[in-house]
Amino acid sequence: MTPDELSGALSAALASAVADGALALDPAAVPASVHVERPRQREHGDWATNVALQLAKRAGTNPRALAEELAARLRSTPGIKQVDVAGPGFLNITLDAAAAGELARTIVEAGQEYGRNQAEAGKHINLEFVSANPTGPIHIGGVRWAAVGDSLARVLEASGARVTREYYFNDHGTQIDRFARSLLAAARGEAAPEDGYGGAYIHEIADAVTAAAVADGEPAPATLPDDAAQEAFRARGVTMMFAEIKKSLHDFGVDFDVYFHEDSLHESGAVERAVARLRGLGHIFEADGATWLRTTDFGDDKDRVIVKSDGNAAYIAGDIAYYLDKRERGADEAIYMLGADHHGYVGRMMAICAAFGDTPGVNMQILIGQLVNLVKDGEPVRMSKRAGNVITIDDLVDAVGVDAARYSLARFAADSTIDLDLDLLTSQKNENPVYYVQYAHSRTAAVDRNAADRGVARADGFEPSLLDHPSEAVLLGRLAEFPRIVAESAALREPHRVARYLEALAGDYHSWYQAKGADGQQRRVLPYPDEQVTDTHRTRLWLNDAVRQVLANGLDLLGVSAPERM
RNA sequence: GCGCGCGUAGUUCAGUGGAUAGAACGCCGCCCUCCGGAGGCGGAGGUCGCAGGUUCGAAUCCUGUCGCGCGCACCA
Repeated sequence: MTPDELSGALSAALASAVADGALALDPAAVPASVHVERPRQREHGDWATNVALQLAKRAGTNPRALAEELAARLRSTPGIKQVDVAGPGFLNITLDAAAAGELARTIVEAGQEYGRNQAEAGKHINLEFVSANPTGPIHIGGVRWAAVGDSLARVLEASGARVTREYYFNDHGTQIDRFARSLLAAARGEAAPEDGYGGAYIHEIADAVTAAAVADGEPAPATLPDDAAQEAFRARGVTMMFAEIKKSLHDFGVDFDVYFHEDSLHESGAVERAVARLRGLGHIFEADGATWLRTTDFGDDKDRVIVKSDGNAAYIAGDIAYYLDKRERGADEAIYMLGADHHGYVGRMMAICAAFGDTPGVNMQILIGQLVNLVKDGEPVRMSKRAGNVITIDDLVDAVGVDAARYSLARFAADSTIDLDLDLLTSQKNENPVYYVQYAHSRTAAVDRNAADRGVARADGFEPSLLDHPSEAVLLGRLAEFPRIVAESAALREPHRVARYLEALAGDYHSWYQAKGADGQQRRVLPYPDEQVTDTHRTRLWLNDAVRQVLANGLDLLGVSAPERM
């Protein structure tokens, strides 16, 4: 019996109590689905619900009386072994071992589909994340959003949404000019410009630009007049930086469906069209020689200049055109993942959304993620290119590998600042919980290998009532939660919940694997070499394989591998 | 000054109104004569920053307050 089925049984019990007058409740107040949860305390049964506490007042009765009424009706439900009323009016429900154990087969047969749900079905979601400026490699902050964003995309897809992963390259404007001037300065052996970029990568790219130009039969860019030289470094340097960023992300297991160039919005006339649209809607005005968007009509702190008095588009003009473009490409919801250092943009972005007649918070959703603090010897470390302690995506992958890097960044709630210990990254990598989860998976795989050797096959030897050990009730309950964990992760846009769930599941599996029976003997999945193969072995193998499947499905949602051996 | 986020075990962090607040790491004990010890079992360790409020019930919601971070451009 799954939580959904149990929830349905509870709804039915409520409905029947209302129907025969045992419960004076407006039928409209009967919830379509009753929330059941796993109690913290094992003694509180397999599942619990507080529905009686929530409905008692409206039914004009007290919670315990209502709970007793429901309990009486629930006890006759097939698959339910025991129903208790506890505390102020909780219903604690224990399932028959057979009814609970049936889940093992359900999961094995569902395979990769187990956990998929329809919570976000029918939505086309545009998910923009990372979007780091193409003026340098992606550093630790961007890596966090790469891990979290890609995982969120996977979780949304598993919940039925169509997702477009999108990366916005800010390749228009003064910072790109600074980047180009920095390349030029490096090529000429000059110091980096005051407002420019330093770092070894600048020299590497400058050299690469020069080599590429020469290979194409052009003069070395540094020898050209300043303007032409800068343009030569800009054109090739930005392209090279794009390529490097894309490669780093690809190596990290993150590929975007769309790499969108801000520059294209200006060159295609998309900005003008978007401004014209807003002008038609009456939200544009001219003042002080500039063109403004009246964002204060939609809750922003102040109105925003979109075309500066010098005739150049302000940065926000690109955002306006870009949002419109996403919507015109079919996105129902545009999700933006921004770092905390950009949270000040939320007001104006939402105002843009509203100005187009859309609904902020629905058509546009902004997730603010906190920054990563680097710590060494317990002291915070400021990342600075000058100090040479910039942690890039490649550094991280080189140090701990993709799995550990992705997992360790994706297992935290995005709105919590995290402290990353630099020494831990390079030395004690086994502290990463990813190994705990992966080890559990490889252990299930080892059991499968040994099962084949011992001649134990699942076949039809599945007798769920044999899964009657306390550790099996715990494990089955955990497995049953997976689909809802995925759906919640999608709905709340919090993929870290998947990682936390997997850690708990791995723990339950390890406990089950080493559990002792009532006789004090080690319980085993497989028989000893000279022992007869029974349905107990086959049934436990079903459970082992169900765990294996859920661990694999969950790790996939995090973009982390599920190794068969470690 | 205004705005946003965050204060939970020694440390790093979970906990979308429920029962005795959890995990990992670290610390102290146990557990390998056959399925993987990268594991299991047990123990020590907490005024959930503080003060009010809402209610059957608050780490969670509201208000205030303290601390930390970030942001408040015709920069991008």
